[in-house]
Amino acid sequence: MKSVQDIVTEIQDAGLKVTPQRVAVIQALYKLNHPRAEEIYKEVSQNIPGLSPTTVYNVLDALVEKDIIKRVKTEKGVMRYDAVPDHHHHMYCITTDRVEDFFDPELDNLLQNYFEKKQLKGFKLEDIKLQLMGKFE
Amino acid sequence: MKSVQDIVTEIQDAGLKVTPQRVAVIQALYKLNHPRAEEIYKEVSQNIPGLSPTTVYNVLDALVEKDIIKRVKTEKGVMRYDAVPDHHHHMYCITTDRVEDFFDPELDNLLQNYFEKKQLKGFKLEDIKLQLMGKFE
DNA sequence: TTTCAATTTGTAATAAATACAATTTAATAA
DNA sequence: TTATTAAATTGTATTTATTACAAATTGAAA
Ligand SMILES: [Mn+2]
Ligand SMILES: [Mn+2]
Ligand SMILES: [Zn+2]
Ligand SMILES: [Zn+2]
Repeated sequence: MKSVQDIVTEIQDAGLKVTPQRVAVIQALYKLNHPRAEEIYKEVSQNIPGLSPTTVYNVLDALVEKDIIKRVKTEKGVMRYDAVPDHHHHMYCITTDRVEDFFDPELDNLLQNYFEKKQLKGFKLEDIKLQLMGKFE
Repeated sequence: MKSVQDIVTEIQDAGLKVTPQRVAVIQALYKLNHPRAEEIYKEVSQNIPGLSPTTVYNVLDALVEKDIIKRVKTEKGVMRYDAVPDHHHHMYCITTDRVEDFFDPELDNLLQNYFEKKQLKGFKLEDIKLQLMGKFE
């Protein structure tokens, strides 16, 4: 969990204005697990009555743009968001829509070595993300 | 490319009725590259005037259900479809929305071995998909 | 051929996301 | 502190992707 001061500094460093809406969206992202925009809206609305859904989308776009948060791919055609911008992978539950973070530097090394040898013709590889599909028990 | 007869057999084997719409959707999927439903609709409409967009969605859902085709995750909140149901990975272009197939049994082996040793607590891993992010040249 | 469940169609409805003009506000400087 | 202003938020309308559902049609079995 990040302190409010850390969040404020993060927003400032990105050259964005620090607004209650932005701080609250980031806090909601930490509280919720890879939520959709609408879930964030519901959560943040409790602290900021009168919040506009449009603002949530605006804030999320701005934070993604500045690499403070990330988008997460899902099977369904709905966007989800990730409080963790650092490189990591995801475990997807096949039956529910649960998504969990997966950090593994050893695996990252393995993959990096593999793709250094193996040349992908016509494609400049910049990042590898794993989707671990399965079931949480 | 698959012959019409192969497609017909595939649909029959799945226990579905063989309709011109279903055959044409599968053909369109082979012709187009990981298209959206709307692109498939436009393509198939040329051969089947009066085609309903709803039918395209219905057909795609039925084919996914029967594992004849697959859905593809994308950054954007739009579903895309894949003619290839067999296990493979994807190269995503960061700048355009291009997606290309990536088959690599050697890598699959490497990953399988890695995850056989490494235990994921509380998660039963069933499939690993790589998202290779980069740029086509 | 006849039958009928499965499929397609057409229309309406929903959900997620975006456009945009008016209002408000955070940050800066006087 | 107050004034200034570009940036951000809000509210409303709109778009886009998808789904719901009832009526019409049709593929395949009898
Ligand atoms: Mn957006
Ligand atoms: Mn669908
Ligand atoms: Zn994550
Ligand atoms: Zn593919």
